[in-house]
Amino acid sequence: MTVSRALTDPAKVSPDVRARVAEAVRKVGYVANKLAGSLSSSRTKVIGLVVPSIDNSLFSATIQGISDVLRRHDHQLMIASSGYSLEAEEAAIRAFLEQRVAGLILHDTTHTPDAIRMIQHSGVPVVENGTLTPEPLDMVVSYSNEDAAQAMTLHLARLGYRRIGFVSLPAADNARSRDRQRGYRAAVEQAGLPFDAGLVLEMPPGLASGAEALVRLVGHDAPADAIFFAGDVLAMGASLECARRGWAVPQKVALAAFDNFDLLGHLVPPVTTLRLPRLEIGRRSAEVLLDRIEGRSAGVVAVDLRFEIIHRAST
Amino acid sequence: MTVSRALTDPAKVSPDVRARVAEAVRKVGYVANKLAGSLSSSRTKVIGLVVPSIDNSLFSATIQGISDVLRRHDHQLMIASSGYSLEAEEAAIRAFLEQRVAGLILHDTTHTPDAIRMIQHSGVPVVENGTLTPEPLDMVVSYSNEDAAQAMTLHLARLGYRRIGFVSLPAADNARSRDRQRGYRAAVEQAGLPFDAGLVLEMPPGLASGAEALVRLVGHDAPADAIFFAGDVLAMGASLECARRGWAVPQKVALAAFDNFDLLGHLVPPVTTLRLPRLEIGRRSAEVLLDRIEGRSAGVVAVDLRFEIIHRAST
DNA sequence: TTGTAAGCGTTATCAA
DNA sequence: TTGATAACGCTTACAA
Repeated sequence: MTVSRALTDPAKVSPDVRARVAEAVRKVGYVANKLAGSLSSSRTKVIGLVVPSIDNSLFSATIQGISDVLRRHDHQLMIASSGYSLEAEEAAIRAFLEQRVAGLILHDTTHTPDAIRMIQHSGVPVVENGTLTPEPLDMVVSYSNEDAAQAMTLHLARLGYRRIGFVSLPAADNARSRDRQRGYRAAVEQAGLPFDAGLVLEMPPGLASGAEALVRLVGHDAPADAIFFAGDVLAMGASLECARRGWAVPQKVALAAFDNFDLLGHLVPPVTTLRLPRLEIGRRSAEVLLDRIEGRSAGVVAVDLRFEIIHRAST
Repeated sequence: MTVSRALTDPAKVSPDVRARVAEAVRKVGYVANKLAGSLSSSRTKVIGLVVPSIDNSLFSATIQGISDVLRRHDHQLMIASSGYSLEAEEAAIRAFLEQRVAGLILHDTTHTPDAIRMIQHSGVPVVENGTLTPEPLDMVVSYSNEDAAQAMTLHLARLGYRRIGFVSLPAADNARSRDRQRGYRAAVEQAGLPFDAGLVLEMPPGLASGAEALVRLVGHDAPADAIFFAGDVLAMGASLECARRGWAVPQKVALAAFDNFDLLGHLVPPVTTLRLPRLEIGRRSAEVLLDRIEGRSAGVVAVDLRFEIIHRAST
């Protein structure tokens, strides 16, 4: 017991004991067993995170933010990637609960019924990230996908573009894409433009995909004069395709992107985009989670982070 | 005990018991406590990974590979990012050992003496990734940075370039960069070219950095006719700078990169580069670690993964 | 300030 | 096939 005190709260122990313990620790190479500690105290300093994929710079910025904050607060991060499968997410959540994580961060707001049941039954605090859902499991940290898409579309309309194309990832199983489509439609209406379903496309992720969408929308009988790529690296693919074909941007077609990849600013011409708080989402998620865990807050928390339009030469 | 058996090895228990346990589990929402299990058995299914940064697509591909394999083998992944600090790495390793991880994966081969001592004292199996070090802590999985740099430099020499510039990240605290420099020098010698220190540059990471290096090496009194960018996104920055300045690639200067970012293939012109086994490093690391943990192998393991030159229009 | 006793929820071991 | 007992290495609660 004295050793335990000397290690966890040295102030509670005499200088003599403190020194002797330190010496002994050094000598035998003692490494505390947190498993035993956690079992006894029923507290852990491990946070579980589930993301669809790790190898995606959009997620990895958020993960970095989480990791930074946890490190400062002496907590560990467990990561599972679900590969965009809800069943895999559920399995990861179960594994995390079995490890008695102190909190969970989930990348999206859609989960299996069993996952929801387990989480609620466990009482573990949770932060969801995907979008500002009206029915959070517990806490939410995100920006508004709808507002962001609306803002960018309006931006294009104000610049005088009348036939604004919109390309997103498939919306069927993606709340983000749905929100962005909603924002686009709201802006089109608000700007007094006619809605043309022929200007709206859903594409799989990837550079090639963006190039294809570009060609389809500009090769259109009534071509788009601007295209807003609301996802992944689609805009980058389109910009590179314009360079390859010698299409002048923004004269032939203006291009706007959704996410602030470094590279967009270095393309020729640099591409207008949104600055989204990716890193900040991670940081704030970890912060509100730790606040809750350490009893500094209670009840529902919803953090609406700000985005920003970066206007560049492509529009 | 019967419940424990029914849960961990259902075959060892009668069908009746199995059913009753399953029913009870369902009814009370029982979630096994792995902390207790691990304390008792002194086995865990958690692997600790230390990387310098998570928000870097080079690392994240490897992390994805690790994560994929661990998931298939029902293990969990704990990640710590060290921010390129050896002290932070040591702290992360200590935290992992306190959690009694079953194995460690370290991104580099340089560690503090205390970190090395702790690891060896713990007896936990370790995989190191950075480069094929002659003195591994335990197991190593990597490709040869030296061979890869040498191969690319020779490739350029064979194409007829005589003044081949070489740009890498600062080598002082980076074994990878040192190995790559060595490979470059070996190739220059092998090709019978004179070594010119004015053609060798060390730059910090980043797009802007690559652009600057380009200008310095081509603005040179005796300009480079080809540049091999052996790190980060330097080559991308240089390619984009050429586009901005209207410099013809490869006529004015040929460009080669080290890492197979998707984007390099989509630039104008597409950039010659190396295909490095990033994902594979992650996969194999996890595999050799699990082999060791599960007793399928013993002794030192060194896995030398293959790389490949992707020849494109930039050279 | 230090020490004693019990208990956290499992698994290992041995017995029935 | 099932069950009883001890032990894993800590923390909590209380006593000295």
